[in-house]
Amino acid sequence: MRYAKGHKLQTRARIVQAAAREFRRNGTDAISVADIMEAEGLTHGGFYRHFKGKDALLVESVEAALGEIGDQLLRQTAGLPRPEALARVINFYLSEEHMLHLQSGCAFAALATDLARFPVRRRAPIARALDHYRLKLNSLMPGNSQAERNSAFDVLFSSMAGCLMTARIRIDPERRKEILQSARKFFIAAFCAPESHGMKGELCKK
Amino acid sequence: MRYAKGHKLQTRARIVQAAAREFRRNGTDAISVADIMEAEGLTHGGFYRHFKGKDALLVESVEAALGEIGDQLLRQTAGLPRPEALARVINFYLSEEHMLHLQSGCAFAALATDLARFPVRRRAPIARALDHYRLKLNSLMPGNSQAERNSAFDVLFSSMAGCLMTARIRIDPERRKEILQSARKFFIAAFCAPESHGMKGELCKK
DNA sequence: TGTACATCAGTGAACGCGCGTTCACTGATGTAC
DNA sequence: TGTACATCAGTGAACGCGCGTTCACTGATGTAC
Repeated sequence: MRYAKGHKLQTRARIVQAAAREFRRNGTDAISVADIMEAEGLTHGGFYRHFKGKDALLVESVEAALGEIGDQLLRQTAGLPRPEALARVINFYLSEEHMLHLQSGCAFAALATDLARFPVRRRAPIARALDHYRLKLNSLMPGNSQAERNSAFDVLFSSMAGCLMTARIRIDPERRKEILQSARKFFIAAFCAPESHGMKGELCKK
Repeated sequence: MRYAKGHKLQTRARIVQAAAREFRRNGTDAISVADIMEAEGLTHGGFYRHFKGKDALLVESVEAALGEIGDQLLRQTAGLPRPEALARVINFYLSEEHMLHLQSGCAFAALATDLARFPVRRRAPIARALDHYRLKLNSLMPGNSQAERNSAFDVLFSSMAGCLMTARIRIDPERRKEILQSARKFFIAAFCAPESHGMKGELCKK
């Protein structure tokens, strides 16, 4: 063969990485197959040796991106006890850095409304990737059972993503910071307070 | 003139309405100028008698959609005292009906990640429309000043939109309902409890 | 009142363009003999 | 060892297609005289 063993897999991985980056940065429609291949110094023709089509690449790249951001969040919590670990995750997720760097941030926060309109066949693997993301971070969440912690994850991470989007739509840097700060304060109070063990009505009850 | 007085303005309004509906349903890229005109029984050529281009229509239609959903939410609260009124808004925003009907729902929840990538010139009027939306609902929010209530709005509505997106990405109807229910419970507890006057650390503090 | 002309919302063919995808080809290497 | 052939990741021209936008045109009505 012309190329070293494993070369093809390596190229494929590079394409997925570039796609994950460019789709998050520019959206799924504004970036073309040729753009992605060019970003890795390749030409568009070779793309179909690796993937069935653009949609298949999009799914794979979202899976990869969600896996990566999950690991990145987990890495920040190494050794910390539960409430502090989650507070650190919240502070990172709602940081200015995350707001500004779409291309390396949470794929849900970058692409949610596009993903919601995918046909079911394409959405299924993405929903599964969200499950993995959730499982990875489950132990950080408040709650007395895995199901309770899953619910807490759904609400917390969906909500933080929404706040990140609002900050990204805003133009004035001060307004953007204010939104992030309000959200950080709110979610830390709601999910990291010592007494907040669960979320199903136990939070702030009576 | 060929057409009755006010006919042109009426046609323009119809185009904006159709655009608001179709953009929310299909996203900003999947729907064409010709699709929108056809939805109103018109042909694409006439479009440019009314609008500078597709982008200008998109901005106007998002403004119109945000205005409408704001009014719709307000209408539900007529005569109700503050915490109950907000609870009703939350229950509607996070309803299955809203989840299922992208085309008539909140434009932020339908288009957020697209809007966040708009160039500043296009994003500015949308950010202003979000401000109007916020002002309209300001009196429903907890807080001792307008600024506090604005912060509460930013966090609550961004978060609810995020939860709606997560429910929309999910495929299993039960999972979708669970997400909405968890979110309703959480936000009502956090924003409608009698003791929650503000949101800046006062919620659940100590 | 009648006639000629101006108006302008809407039509539909045409434009250039970029897209996703296909395909004949390249050329360095591995393999068979 | 040398030679002929197979392999296949990657190339780049070409395909059909739909898009946003332009523009010459239509035709019913208002207006000038």
